[in-house]
Amino acid sequence: MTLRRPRTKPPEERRDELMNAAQRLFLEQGVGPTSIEQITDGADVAKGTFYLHFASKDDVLLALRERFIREFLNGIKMAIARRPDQDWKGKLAAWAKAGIAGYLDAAALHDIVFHEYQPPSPKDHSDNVVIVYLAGLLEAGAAAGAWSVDDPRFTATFLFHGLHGVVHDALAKRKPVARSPLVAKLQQACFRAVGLRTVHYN
Amino acid sequence: MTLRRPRTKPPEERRDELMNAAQRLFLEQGVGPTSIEQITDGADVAKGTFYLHFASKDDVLLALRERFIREFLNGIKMAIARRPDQDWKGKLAAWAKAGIAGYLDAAALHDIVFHEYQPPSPKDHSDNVVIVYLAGLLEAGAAAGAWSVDDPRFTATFLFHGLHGVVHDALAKRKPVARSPLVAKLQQACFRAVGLRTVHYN
Amino acid sequence: MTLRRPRTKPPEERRDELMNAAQRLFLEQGVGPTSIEQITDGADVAKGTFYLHFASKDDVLLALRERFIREFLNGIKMAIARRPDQDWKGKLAAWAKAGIAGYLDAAALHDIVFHEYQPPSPKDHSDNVVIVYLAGLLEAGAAAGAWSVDDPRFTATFLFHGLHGVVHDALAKRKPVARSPLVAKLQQACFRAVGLRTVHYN
Amino acid sequence: MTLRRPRTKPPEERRDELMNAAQRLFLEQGVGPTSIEQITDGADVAKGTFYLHFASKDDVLLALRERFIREFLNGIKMAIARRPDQDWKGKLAAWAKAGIAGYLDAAALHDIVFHEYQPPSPKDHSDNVVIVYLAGLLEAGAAAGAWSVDDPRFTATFLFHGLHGVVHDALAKRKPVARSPLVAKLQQACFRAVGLRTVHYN
DNA sequence: AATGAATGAGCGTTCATTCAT
DNA sequence: CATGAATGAACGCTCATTCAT
Repeated sequence: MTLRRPRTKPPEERRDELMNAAQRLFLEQGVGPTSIEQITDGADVAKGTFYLHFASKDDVLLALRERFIREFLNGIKMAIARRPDQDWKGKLAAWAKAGIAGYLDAAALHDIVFHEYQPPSPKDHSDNVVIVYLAGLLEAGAAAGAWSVDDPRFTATFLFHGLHGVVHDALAKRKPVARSPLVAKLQQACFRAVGLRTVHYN
Repeated sequence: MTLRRPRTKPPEERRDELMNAAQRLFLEQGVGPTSIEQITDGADVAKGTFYLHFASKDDVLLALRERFIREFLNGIKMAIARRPDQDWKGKLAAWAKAGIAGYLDAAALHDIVFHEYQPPSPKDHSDNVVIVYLAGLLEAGAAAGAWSVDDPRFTATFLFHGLHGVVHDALAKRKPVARSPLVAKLQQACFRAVGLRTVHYN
Repeated sequence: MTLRRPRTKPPEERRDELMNAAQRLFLEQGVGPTSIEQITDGADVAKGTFYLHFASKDDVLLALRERFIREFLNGIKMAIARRPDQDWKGKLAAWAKAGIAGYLDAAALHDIVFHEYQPPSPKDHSDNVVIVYLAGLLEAGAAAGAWSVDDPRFTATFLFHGLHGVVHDALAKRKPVARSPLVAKLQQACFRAVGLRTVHYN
Repeated sequence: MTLRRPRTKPPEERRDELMNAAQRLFLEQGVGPTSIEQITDGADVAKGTFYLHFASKDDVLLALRERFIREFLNGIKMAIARRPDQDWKGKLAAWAKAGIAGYLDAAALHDIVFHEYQPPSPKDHSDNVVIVYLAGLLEAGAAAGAWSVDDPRFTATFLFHGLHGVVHDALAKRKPVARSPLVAKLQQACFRAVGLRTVHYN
């Protein structure tokens, strides 16, 4: 006569709950130290249920990576799409702002999802889609004469990791992060990186 | 009657051999998958001997991290020291060059040593000494009027991670890395980041 | 909208399909390694359906054993029934021939069904009906003065296991088994075992 | 202050204790149902210790099989060696007697060790050494004119399995087994199988 | 009668760590 | 200092079985 939730849920939902539990635990304790059982406890299902949705621990990690990238890139794309077509500087600024936003919400997740556990096949040095996207933006702006960039891929990589680093550093201080000065500084850095004068901008 | 090396060695030496074996294995297979026994096998000692020199697996990792930072920072300091006292731009260029050199030799090690296994206490967000050192350089140069940097810590973090990212990206492509174009681009990026005109420089 | 076979079948039929699938899998991989799910997949039904027809894995095994014995004994009985009533030697020869036929078709099954998984209750040393039947034949022949057998049960057991052994040995060599020399040798062995002169016989 | 046995023992001894515990448990419950932990509990060591001596559960089973065969064959060889060189009938009788003795002590073990768990490589249909040995004896006796055997391998196989069967049957009845009538009957069966008159013999 | 998502006990195996020698 | 046998907690994963639909 115990209270019984319906035992079966749509697979999507179960899968999501498991991913969410895994993500939370990975963030709290790291991937290695998190056991499957903790994940299933966190999702309020039995241990075996995990294996109805994922083949292994690495498999959830993969799913989390894909979800993270999808959402992060999406945030950036949408922010940029809001700018008028020829406003290159605005687009770059939007990139910086959306990138910081994406990371502030998910910096630790980024680490987990990108650093722990090697790719299953070592040739999976598939390009980081976020970098590729930014390189495209930089190249288009350069072609339009909006700025000067010799090697868009290099600069995109540089900016991407610079962004990552400064957000991390901000978070590591464990004070609440003041977001807008951070955005402003990063935008300045982006402008400088593409050879623009750096009057502050929003 | 078997040939017997002396069974005891100075502790320093044993410790180093263990660290070297651990470093090699961590690079080859990652930290998690490496067992203590593999490390002691690699150092040609018995399993128990490990615990005469390190308290735990995390403890070697810590020691490796410290050694890595010491050597990396040392390389940068020496390169910079070779520049005349007031040649700020040259110092920044030297930083970029030495940083790339340090990473190209040790990028994978850097990852291992910085990313795997969380700090034992989460407050160990002790400052990255490499960043602190660069921030000092940036601040001094700004004070001397050599360039303009609003927030040296921010810029140092940005540059440090940008450096890290582009070296990684270069290595990930698994072609032999052409070092000097990489150095040139990074130097340009550094100059732009501090607001300098970017004529190429070595 | 998918094409749908009728989902319900007469229980007999479903049960048989499950038994057949189980038998095939047990033979291919052994009992232990075969999962219920493989059985239900093989029978093209859902996992739970298994438990509508059998109480457990051991339960199918029991059913397979019973089916095997029934069919095996039946083959022997029919072969013997074809001999004239007083042709004892012919009956014994028929026993040997039918026994070999029965085993060559089902030697592996015999093993599975007799050796794997102990009887649920250890007192289930219920008599092997094949042996009991043969003992009856031996006794009747002895009473009729056709041959001499001191202990029919002993001799029947001996012949039964001897038969089993030589068929196995023949199969284990993994060449196609030449059936008729095997039959001839076994018949000779049977005749000798009951004290008959051993002129070959078919 | 708990009573402490010496923690280390000669590896031979530990290995034997583990094998003995495994054998006892395999006999009591079968191989599959016996867990490693039960084995180590039985040998009074920790679970991990098992893996210092055996690579897996199958590995102990293999070791038990080898030990069983070694001891069984040895018993037969020694019994036969006690007979004068030309006493073929005596040798065959000795085979029967020693075989029964060997099985009565170890019939169940024989099953475990020969039937459960397939050989690791399926081509390991390496000949049963006991059968090969008996076939040699039969052939030698036939060559010496002591008896008539058309196919020594066949007859050896037949006798070996016949022996196995009657011992099993005797044990299955779960009354104390009267050994000497069994021996006498088996000897008679052996004599008949090689075409000898069957006067009882010891 | 039939389904298949969910359960959870159980197992083989690994490995960091201890400690008697 | 050094050894390596021994420990035992912990983990990933499997799978027989249940039960709401």
